[in-house]
Formats: sequence, C-alpha cells, structure tokens
Amino acid sequence: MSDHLENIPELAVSRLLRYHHILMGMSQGDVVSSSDLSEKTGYTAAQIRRDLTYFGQFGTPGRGYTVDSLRNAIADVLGINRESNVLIMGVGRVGAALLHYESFEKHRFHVVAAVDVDPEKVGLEMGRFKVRSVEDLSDIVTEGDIRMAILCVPPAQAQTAVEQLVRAGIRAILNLTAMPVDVPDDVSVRPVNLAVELEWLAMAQSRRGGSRGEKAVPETGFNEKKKGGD
Amino acid sequence: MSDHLENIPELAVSRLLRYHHILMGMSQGDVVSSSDLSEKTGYTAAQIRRDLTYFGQFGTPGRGYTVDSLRNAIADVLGINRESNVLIMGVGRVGAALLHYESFEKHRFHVVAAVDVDPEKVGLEMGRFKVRSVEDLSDIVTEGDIRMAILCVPPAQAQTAVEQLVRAGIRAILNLTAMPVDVPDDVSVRPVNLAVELEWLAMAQSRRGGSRGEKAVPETGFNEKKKGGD
DNA sequence: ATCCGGTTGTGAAACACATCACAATTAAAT
DNA sequence: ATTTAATTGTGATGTGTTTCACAACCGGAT
Repeated sequence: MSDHLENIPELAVSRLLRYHHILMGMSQGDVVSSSDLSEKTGYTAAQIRRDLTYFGQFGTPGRGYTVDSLRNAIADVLGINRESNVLIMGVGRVGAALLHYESFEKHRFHVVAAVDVDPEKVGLEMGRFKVRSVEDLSDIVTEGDIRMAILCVPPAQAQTAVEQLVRAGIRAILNLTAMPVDVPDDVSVRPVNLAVELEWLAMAQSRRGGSRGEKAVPETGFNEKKKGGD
Repeated sequence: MSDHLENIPELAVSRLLRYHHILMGMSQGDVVSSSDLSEKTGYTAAQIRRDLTYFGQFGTPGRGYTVDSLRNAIADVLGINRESNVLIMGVGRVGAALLHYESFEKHRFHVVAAVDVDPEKVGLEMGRFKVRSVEDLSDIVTEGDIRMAILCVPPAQAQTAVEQLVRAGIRAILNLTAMPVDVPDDVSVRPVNLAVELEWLAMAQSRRGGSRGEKAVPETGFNEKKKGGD
C-alpha cells in the first residue's frame, strides 16, 4: 500500500488537501462515505474514491471511511502529518493581525516568533510575543527549530527580507506581500495575493452577467459546485 | 476571433489570470515572447502559445506579443477589464489592515466602505474611512454601487455576516475567515485560508526531505518550476 | 531583393485525468 | 444462515490537456 506523492496526479493532490481539510472539521469517530464527501466538495463520489486508490484502500464497503483513519492516511501521504514551527517576518498591520490568528494551531502550525527590522518595533509586546530583531534571525530560527516563515513586510522590502530568511535557514515562505520574490531552488514560496483572489471573483461575476447562472468560483481554480469553503 | 470564457479549458483560465498578472508588472510598450513568459511562469512556451489560441491571435512571428495589447486581450476575455467597488465587512485586526492595503487600486478594485457590527467601532476613523454600521448595509451597497465584499469577521459570525451581505445585494465574497459559508447559487465565494496555504508549503517540504530536490510549490496547485510568485 | 535568426500558431500524437458501470464486499436485519 | 441495502475499489472507456514538431511568417541585415 501507500504509493508516494510523486505518483499521484497533481490534480488529485489538490483535492486530497481539500478532503483532509474537511475531515479535520468532522468528529473523529464518525464514518463518512464518498457520497458524503461528494456533497461537501462538489466532486463526484467516483472521483473521490479514485483519488484514494492512488495510495491505498481505507474504506469498508457498505459503510464508508472512518474519519480519523482516512484523515490520517491522507495526511501521511501528503506529508503534512507533523508539527511545524512558523515565524512571522514583519509586524506591520498584517503581521500583527496574524500574531492573533488562532486557526493555525488546529492545523499543527505553531507561530513561535515575530521579527521586524524597525528598531521602534523590536522589543514590543504583541499578543503573546515579544518582537525580536531581524539581526537575531539565525539564532531565532535555529533555537526555535523553524523552517517556515510568513512574509508580511512592505512590498519594497520583500526581496531583501526573503534573502535574510533564506540565509537564516528558512526553507518555505508564505508570501503575503504583493511582490514576487526570487529564491534558490531548494526553497519553496507560496504567494497569496488578495488582489488576484478578487480577480477570480470578478471573473465569476462577469460570467454570470454575460450569460445564464453558472457555477460558483472554484477553490483551486477548477471543477467544484457551490458552498463556500474556508 | 475572441471565443468566450466558457469554451476555454479551466486550467488555461487559471494560467491566463497568471499571465495577466505578470503583464501588469511590465512596461506597456514592451514586447514579450512566449519564451519570456515561460521563464517567468515556469509553464512551457508551447503551452502559453496554445493558451492564447483559445481566444484569438495576438502575436507577430519573429517578435512576440506587445505587452499592452496582450494584457488587454486577456483581461477582456476573462471579463476583468473593468473597475469594481469593494466593501470590507468587519474591521478587526485583519479588516483594519486591509483598509490600508494599497495594491487593490492597481488591479482596479476600489475599497469604498468599511462596515462592522460592533457599536464601539462604528463611527471610528480608520485610514481614509469612517466605519459604518451593518444596519446601513443595504444603503451603503446601493449608494456605492458595490457588488463585492471582503469578509473579515470572526469565524463564529461568518455565516450571519454572509447572509447580511447577500441580502444587501452583494454578489461576490472573498472569505478570509477560516469558516466555510453557504451562499445562494447566484453568489460567488472565494475562500482564502492561510492555514491551508501553509499546508501546501508543508507538503513541498516533506517532498524535498523525502527524496531528491524537486519543484517549488505551484501557485494554483499545479505544474510550474521555481521563482516566487507575487 | 534575398537571406536569416527568431517567433508564432497549430495539426497530430501523446499523455493525464475523469467518468462509467459493476463485481466484490460488508454490516445489519431477519 | 440468508437476505438486503449500501458502499467500496477498479477495469474499461472517454474526454480533456499538454507536448511535439514544423510550416508560415516577420523584421532587420546585407
């Protein structure tokens, strides 16, 4: 059983992440069928079952899947079944907001440090954190066993900040600045740009206006029915 | 020329949005070739050319595409070639941060109002806005010709807030709460969940750790090479 | 005028992915 | 035990998407 992530179709991987997320919101003991998941996701039941066969067999015919074990199996194959420490780079309005964000913990991400260049901000108490200086970055990263960072600096400083992060040992960066950044091949960046997200909505809007009613905006950019997802 | 959005493959649409975004960051007069775009996006040059053929012909052989006209053609077919007014629902830490966010304007999104339920917050001056009461929502939406909203209320209030928005006439909602919401079929929701974005990074991490070096995290969840996105 | 490097646009082939439809399996009821 | 209703897992099939490879084209140099 249990093929590896490489052999699973890209599109299936994005759905698996979605299933995982939904399963997290269900009570562990429950049983869920492919058609239950179908309703919640908008994907067909057959597709969901097929997605799962890519890496094993988890269901019992006639009943379905137990939430707990299925969620666990997916997390295993996706490689997200572990804790991660996270650092917040830049405690402007956005960074400060994230320091109070609570849903990271549910997903086993632990925000363990906040860093800024501005001497005015270094030393301030924000939420349960004391803001630390970017000069101590390497130490902070090492001591805290941190590999991921959320980048919330002003766009103009994005590239500089990224280089500091990489030098300090960070391997994965969630880029919330509106600025694209370059990184070495062995570092991952995931950009989140709210303006682009609004473009998706604008597209959906014009689609409706232009013709008859149509599907809602897909989560990843692909097939799916309605219902907001988080 | 110029087929309509319905006939363009879903996956191509998501790439087109990406091209559009990149072209926005280039000087209007310049000429860009499919291989230039290939470098910037990680998609193959052939695929980029193919994507464009779905709705017309814009290039000149031997030279490439003029940034301005290509960007415009893409915006037209995607239906995002117009201004949109946007409302911010909930001015907690996140909502307040967005009131100062500047890159919306570049994408022709105009934040024109901020609304909250909390009487303590109503009337406050934030950025260039005076926070208004959720009770005036319908009026605000009508007067401001607003069809899109960014939802930044606490998760527990998400569904209620969405219902208020829909009743007031909002047709598209960017959901920044970590809570899935239900909407009527004629309303679009686009969820943005930072914890899920971190999961993507965690996946990429474990992929590297598990074997040899590999691709960076794709923007939409699919093929692409390296380089941070915006 | 002609050549030449560079690039587009696109049939055709290859590939990836989704859907269909059903045998195999199970838990529960009788 | 046997039946029943439900649901999984998967060959086979069909559709959608990407890649390949190259003719047609353009602008500039000679």
